[in-house]
Amino acid sequence: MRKEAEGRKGNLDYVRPEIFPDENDVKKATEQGKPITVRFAVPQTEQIVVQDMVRGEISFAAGEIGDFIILKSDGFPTYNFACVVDDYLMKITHIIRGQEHLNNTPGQQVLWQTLFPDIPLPKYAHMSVTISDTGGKLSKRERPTALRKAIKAPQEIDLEALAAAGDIGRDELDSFISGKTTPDMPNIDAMAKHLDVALPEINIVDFFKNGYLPETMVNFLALLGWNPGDNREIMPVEELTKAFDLSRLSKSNSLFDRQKLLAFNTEHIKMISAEKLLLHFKSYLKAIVSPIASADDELLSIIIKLCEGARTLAQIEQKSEFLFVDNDKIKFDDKAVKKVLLKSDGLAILAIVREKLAAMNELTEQGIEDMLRGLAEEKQVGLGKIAQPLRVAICGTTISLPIFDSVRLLGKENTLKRIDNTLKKFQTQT
RNA sequence: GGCCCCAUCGUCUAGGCAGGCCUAGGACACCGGGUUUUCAACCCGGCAACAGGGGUUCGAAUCCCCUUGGGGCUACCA
Repeated sequence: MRKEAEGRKGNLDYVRPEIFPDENDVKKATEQGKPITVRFAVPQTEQIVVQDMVRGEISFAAGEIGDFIILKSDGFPTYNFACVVDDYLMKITHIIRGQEHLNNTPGQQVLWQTLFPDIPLPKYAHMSVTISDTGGKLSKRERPTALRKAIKAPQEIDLEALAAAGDIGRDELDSFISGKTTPDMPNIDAMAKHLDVALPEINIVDFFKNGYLPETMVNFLALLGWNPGDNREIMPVEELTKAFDLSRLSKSNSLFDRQKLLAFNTEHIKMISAEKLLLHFKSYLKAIVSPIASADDELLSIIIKLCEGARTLAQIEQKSEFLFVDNDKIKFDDKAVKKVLLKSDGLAILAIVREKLAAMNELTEQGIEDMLRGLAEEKQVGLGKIAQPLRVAICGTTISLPIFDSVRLLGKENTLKRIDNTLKKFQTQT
């Protein structure tokens, strides 16, 4: 390792001086106010061979690795220097990291060998990189990029309102749209929400907020670039830990497949214990600030149970949110209204259902089922024809908990009130 | 541009290092059918790959070379 004072303009390729600067040169440079950096003199006459646990021998030609800076002019060490010292201090035995670090390795290795000649080199393992479906490696920049694309899509967007929603200035928004700058993630998220566009999940919190289980993520991520060698895929974490083995890391890059992730999540929701699922669901509700968060454990457990087969916690939330909304605050989904209420005799059937429900003393699942099935038979139609108008009336959408349970949980009074509201609201539109 | 890594169904991958057991296995997706009160879930069936070209060998998905393709790195950032 030698010190050297670097010339003022360092934009040219660095050429090692014939004679290394000494203390005097440093002093002189300092007095003249010149910035000083320290470089590591990398041996230039022989090739550097790195032993990698997944890729085997990787060689770099002699002279390929230049003298890199280890101490910046501000006095701080660079990453490549600091991490070698760190690894030594922490007695690191295995360095397992992404392939993007492969090219840092020869430099770090030589540094280690010079600094700590008596300490064996850590073992290196460079894992494959996970590629996003948009091309490059999975990067947090994808979210702003996706948002920008959505803004640029051919449609009318109130930019003033958008800037306000994102809590940024209009000029800041313009700068973002033109690709010059990028606002912070919370602002990005707020704008995405305002425009109702889904940004790709990148950070682990993104997945969490979209209803994925931690167990799912661990399992899925583990299987990217690794596999147990048999046909097992969906595994509890303990099993995964037992099966894991560095020697089975694969060399080729993998693509992050969100559909498969969804399938994994579906399986894990089925697999984990009811207690764990309840805990996950509760923290999910808190994180997205759902009105359902106010429900007690008993009710939440019932809801979860009714959502057997759900793919994400978000689906469970969506299906049961209607139970926690005021009767007159139901948001009606246009498509649902058109399809089941306004088309054919949806409203007429709803009116009949209302009377039959009103006539019932007590709402039990069995009672509701018998009533609806009886009506379907009487009318010579499928149960769907009867159930769907009712569903839309009380939920605003065609997607909810099973209808009998929905009605029972909502209660007679609320159900009737919602039916009345619905009839009043849409009767004029037929 | 330079350097490095990689290459089996659309996707994740098994098999490759120890060539014949591979008419290439599984999973997701997709397509058909069933079940069904919505969305899911579930059941049955189906489609689908060794990037191309040269070698080596009795024999290659498996070993070697080239081409092509993909990815990474290329900061006084970490």
